[in-house]
Amino acid sequence: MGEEEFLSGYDPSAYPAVAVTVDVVALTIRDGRLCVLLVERGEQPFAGRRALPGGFVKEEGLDAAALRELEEETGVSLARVHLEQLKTYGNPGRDPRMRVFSVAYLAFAPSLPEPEAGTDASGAYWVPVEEAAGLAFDHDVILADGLDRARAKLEYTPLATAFAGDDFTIAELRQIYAAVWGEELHAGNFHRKVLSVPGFVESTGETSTRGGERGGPKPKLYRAGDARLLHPALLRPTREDDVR
Amino acid sequence: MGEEEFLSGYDPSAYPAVAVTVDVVALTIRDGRLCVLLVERGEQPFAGRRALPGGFVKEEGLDAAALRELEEETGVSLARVHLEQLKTYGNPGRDPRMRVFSVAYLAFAPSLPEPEAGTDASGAYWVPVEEAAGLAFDHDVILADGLDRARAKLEYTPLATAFAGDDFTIAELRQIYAAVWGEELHAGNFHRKVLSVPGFVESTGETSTRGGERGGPKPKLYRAGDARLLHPALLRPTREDDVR
DNA sequence: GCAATAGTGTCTATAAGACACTATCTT
DNA sequence: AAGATAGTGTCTTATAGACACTATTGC
Repeated sequence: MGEEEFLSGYDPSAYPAVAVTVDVVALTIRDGRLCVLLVERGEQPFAGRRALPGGFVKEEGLDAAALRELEEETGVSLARVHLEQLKTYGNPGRDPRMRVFSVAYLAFAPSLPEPEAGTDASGAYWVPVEEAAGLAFDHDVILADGLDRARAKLEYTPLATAFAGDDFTIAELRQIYAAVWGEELHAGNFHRKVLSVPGFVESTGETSTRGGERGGPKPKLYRAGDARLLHPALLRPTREDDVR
Repeated sequence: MGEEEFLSGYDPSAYPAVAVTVDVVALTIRDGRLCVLLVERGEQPFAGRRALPGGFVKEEGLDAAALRELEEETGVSLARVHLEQLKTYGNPGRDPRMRVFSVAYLAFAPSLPEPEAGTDASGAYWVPVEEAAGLAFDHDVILADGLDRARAKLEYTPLATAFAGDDFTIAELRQIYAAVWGEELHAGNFHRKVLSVPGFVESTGETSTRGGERGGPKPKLYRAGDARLLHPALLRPTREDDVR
């Protein structure tokens, strides 16, 4: 039966109800660690367990629903957040009550203040990703898929700049890569590489005033460039296990 | 409102009905051209227009629904087809009758016989992608997204082999790349490159009997190797426009 | 002074692309 | 014989990574 046959003869009450939600894997860097935004569930099932922020899709597009949920949970206007669709999860039984399809989103945010308690965001907080296990529903899997995507995207897109402020130093950018990839990068080679990729960053002409925290010259400041893809890419050191 | 609050107070009949479908961008190479599987719509809306094959998700997972729809439309058992989720489309108004969320899939198939007419697959046929415009719903956009994904994936995964038979020559593999990317590749450099990437292809030890169609030595045969990612990648010649 | 850091120089190994060339096959 | 193709050799250029080094800052 094709979609058209199904729909033309469709009587809504004759079919089991389904719901569509969005869940957001929102990532940021805090104190040099990659963190994800989680909420504490107040109700069954999974009461008291942590979960990704999310909710019902209303009369709006999917992207709009994800952005709305994120703003409601963080209490912050997110003009500069990067938001992209990740994957949709719809296994029967992933929600014990009914058939729920969840469209997962991936968000990259610059360092934000801790979400406001007492608002709709009560119970939302940033958690280092390595401490984010045992989530409700299939959110462990969604988070893992989001991290895979994020790590891969840093290689061939300039999205690392979405974790930084309006201007940043090369060292700050390098610490973002280190936090997401979980490994240190060679400072000198990274510096040259970033500046050699066309459109990755552009100089502001300014020099940091906050620079050299533990000594060292004041670094120059950069902002995100106009490239949408990095050519050549900034590849992770290859681990053979990832390949086979 | 979070997902949990919504769901616990949920009364199905109190909400507008939504439906979830899968639509499949199924690609293959026929006569050296990249083709997509389309069906002719018999009913309103978009009666007589062409559309991607797809249908309602039943009591099954999303991957299973996509595989089932594809087998129903082509009338072929697809043990060796590559199938992956592409993206979900859910703008209000994308279907004029009700709110429909479509989870799009991308499929790579080796060259198949023309689908059987008279079966459930009646009206399904392969169309060269450059002739597939004016599709029903937002399927033009879905197809374009699928082609973008397919072209990108050939760069860093061995998925081109999913378009080939069980064994193939390097020249056949090159023609697959040429068909998907829409540009010729240098035969000598491509040959050396493919053999130098660990796990991309492995020799069968056989030599083609069908070889050298218009002259030339009989080429050796290869099958897909065990790599899941190509290291180093097989990059398209960069066009600056794609980057900014 | 000492330690840490920003930024640059240099060398090596690898990879991509251009081009040439030989051997083998069909017509 | 002619033309096309499989497969290899070689050269040039771009890139990644290792390592070294200078200059500038905080303590």
